[in-house]
Amino acid sequence: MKTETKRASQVPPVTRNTVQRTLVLQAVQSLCNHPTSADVYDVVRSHYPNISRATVYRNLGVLAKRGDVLRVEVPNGADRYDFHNEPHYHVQCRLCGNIYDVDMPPLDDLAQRIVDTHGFKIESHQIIFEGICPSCQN
Amino acid sequence: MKTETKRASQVPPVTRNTVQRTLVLQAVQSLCNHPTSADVYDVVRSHYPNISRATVYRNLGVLAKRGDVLRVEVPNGADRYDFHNEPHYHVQCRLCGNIYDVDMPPLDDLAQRIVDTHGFKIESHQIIFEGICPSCQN
DNA sequence: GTATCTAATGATAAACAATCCTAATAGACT
DNA sequence: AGTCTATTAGGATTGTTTATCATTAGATAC
Repeated sequence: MKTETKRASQVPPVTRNTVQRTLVLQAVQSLCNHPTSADVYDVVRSHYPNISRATVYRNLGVLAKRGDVLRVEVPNGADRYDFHNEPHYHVQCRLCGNIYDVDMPPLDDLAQRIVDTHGFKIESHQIIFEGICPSCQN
Repeated sequence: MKTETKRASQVPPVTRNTVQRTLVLQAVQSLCNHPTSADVYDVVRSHYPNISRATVYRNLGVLAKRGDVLRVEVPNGADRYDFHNEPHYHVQCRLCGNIYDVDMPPLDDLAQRIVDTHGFKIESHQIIFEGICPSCQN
């Protein structure tokens, strides 16, 4: 009989805790206002100068998939990351482009208001408000 | 006295009707399912082979600003354009990435539900649902 | 119709975000 | 300590969009 492989084919791979991944997570948590990957890269590099851009991107993706950080994909610009990981909505300033959290309870029943889903299986939604932030109103 | 210039400095420039701009608009109107700029470029080029990519981008921007087409900026991919120009929401398939219109009346009072706007002037919002389209459910 | 003004074009370069590639490395297990 | 393989660094590459600039061609006035 053939020797059993250590891991059945369906089992997901072990995710390892590398120093780079830990530093990326800490960087997102230390930056409170929705940093871009470039912001995260800059912070991590100040502690670990040889880290690669690709590693930062890869780990932001892994952490977002895990649920450790929230990835916010905004119009017209780089993705933002948020240590705040329960679902919430965002507002973007039309002038400076900055992103802020919106103080509004999530609309859990929103998908049920769709009149005809045309067979779509709706799983989630995001809302992005657009406006002008207080400091750009001058 | 200094000769008056033909146009006072605040008057917006005349927008000209070029054949290229007309073709771009017609292409968006002929493509019903949220074409990307690349889709539009392909269609226009079949009628007008020497058009530049830059001209297509430029005109999609002009037409969107005019309100003749709607620009839909979606996560993870190129902007989409829509001949349908009254506000509505969209749903994106998580697997194939295609965009479809959502059959739901717009939530005009949504911004009023924000508990604390922190001084933000909210002007508009967009909602993007995510799910799996009928053909990807197999 | 002709002249004038300047918005718009075509072609290319550049900016920007994000992913791919490959040999080498280093966590997580025995 | 040894094995396995997920992960890394670094650079190349892709994809989308904008910037630049000399040239062209709408719009308007004459």
